[in-house]
Amino acid sequence: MIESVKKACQIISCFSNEEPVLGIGAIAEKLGLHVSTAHHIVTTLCDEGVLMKDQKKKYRLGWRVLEWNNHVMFQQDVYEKAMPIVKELILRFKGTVHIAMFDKGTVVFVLRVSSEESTPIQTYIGSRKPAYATSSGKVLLAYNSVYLQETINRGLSHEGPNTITDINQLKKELAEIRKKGYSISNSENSDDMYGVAAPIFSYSGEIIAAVNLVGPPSYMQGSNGDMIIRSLKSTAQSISKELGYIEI
Amino acid sequence: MIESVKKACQIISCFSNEEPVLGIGAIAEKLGLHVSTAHHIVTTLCDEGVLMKDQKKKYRLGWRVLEWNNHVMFQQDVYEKAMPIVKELILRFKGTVHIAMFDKGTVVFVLRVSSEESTPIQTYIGSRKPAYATSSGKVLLAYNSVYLQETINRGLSHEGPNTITDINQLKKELAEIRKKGYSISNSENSDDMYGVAAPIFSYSGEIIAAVNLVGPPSYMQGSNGDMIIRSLKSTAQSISKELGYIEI
DNA sequence: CCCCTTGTTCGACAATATCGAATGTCGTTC
DNA sequence: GAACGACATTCGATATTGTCGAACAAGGGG
Repeated sequence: MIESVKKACQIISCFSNEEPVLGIGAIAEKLGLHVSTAHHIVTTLCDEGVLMKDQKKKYRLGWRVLEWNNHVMFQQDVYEKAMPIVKELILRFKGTVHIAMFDKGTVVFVLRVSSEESTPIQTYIGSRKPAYATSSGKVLLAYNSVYLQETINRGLSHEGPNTITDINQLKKELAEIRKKGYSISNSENSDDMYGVAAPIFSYSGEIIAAVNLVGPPSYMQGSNGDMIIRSLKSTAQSISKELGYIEI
Repeated sequence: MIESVKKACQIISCFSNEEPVLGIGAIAEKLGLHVSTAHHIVTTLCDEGVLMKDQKKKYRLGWRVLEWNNHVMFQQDVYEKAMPIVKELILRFKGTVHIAMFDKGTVVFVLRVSSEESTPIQTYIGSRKPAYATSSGKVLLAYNSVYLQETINRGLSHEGPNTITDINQLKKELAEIRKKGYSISNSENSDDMYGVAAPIFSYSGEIIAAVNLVGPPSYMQGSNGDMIIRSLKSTAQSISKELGYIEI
């Protein structure tokens, strides 16, 4: 593990929507680094265009981050290919669409699209939830046994009215998900929220992410449910296809 | 300058739309690093979520890049606030909208939105052009004398039919741009392309970027021109306002 | 099943990041 | 307008840490 690289990553992560502009002192303090050390790393990051310094000697994220973002797989696919379907879904069901990935035992939300009138949900890009308590998480667990093992090792706790806390019951549900090709969650991580998720596969057939739609149960159950599931599965498949995955 | 941080940035930049998935060997070779060194850095980046390793031991960009991207100032503002106007403009004039920043003597395009039927333009996110030969570049030069000096030091060369190659003429045009609040470029960097650009200011009143619209001259000159300029200036102003800039 | 390619680990050396302090620069207050 | 204070930046010495070469492991193809 290379320390300075870790520190650099942490420095970049200091910048947020709440604090988009920071000085050296603030950065150093946040991370418990010596100002001098922080300064060296920050200068390097500026040179690379990852950060930018303004005339007031304050730093902000730079253009290079935007460039990197553009090269993340499925980022474009979502925006260019899947967006029409995604837009339709969120407008129709006043919901929110996420793309989620598995990382260090939990689910991370990496993309988020919602309509203005959608029911507010407490997720933002980079936020995490237990995998076993979300529709996206369950899809990820269903198609990757390593993820499942990591999750079991961490233990299952009660997150919402319907959270699955029994390992065998979870395994049974995951088998069901593999058979159907999608997962649902009904108030498993928070009250009164219904979610549906489908898997995104990479070129090698490995699951790398999940798309999901979350919204109020009333809109999403019943006959609408089938339509949502079909749309979501086709969205997921079209993204997978762009990543080079060939369905058997 | 911290070497390992620089190397880490270069490693991240190796990933592109053409090569979204790379092995350690490929990365090391691309950058002339020893595989062992590359491996250490890559492992660290994986640990931070900047890269991800799949079961085939291939690496790709990870979720953290998406998170960082979300914290870049004006990224959101463009997508949430300015997009309606931007969308209308590109559809109406079959053009392309960019956001550009100044970096190391040239202009870098950091965002790019175009309609499907727009005239193809050879720009992509991260691509560069001489500042004095683009509408965005000229705006950036007009409002920042440091940028201008850097540009002059590099020298002005002929890029298209109408490129400005005389420093005094350039300075005269920049004064004009400051007076009008926008810039135009007419086939200055490539044949038959007409561009209009407006400045984006940060909270401290410093110019940090420019929005521009590029398209075929036929659509954009004449009476349409005024409408485009007004829309573009208001787009730029609304982004500036979100960044905390208060107009005098 | 074996070979060959590719990724991963190991250990010693030397480069280099770190720390503390001193210097510089800006903005603010009296 | 001058002096203060807060902050960024530079400097230099030490020891940490990244680098390199080579040996090891794993995985895929013949």
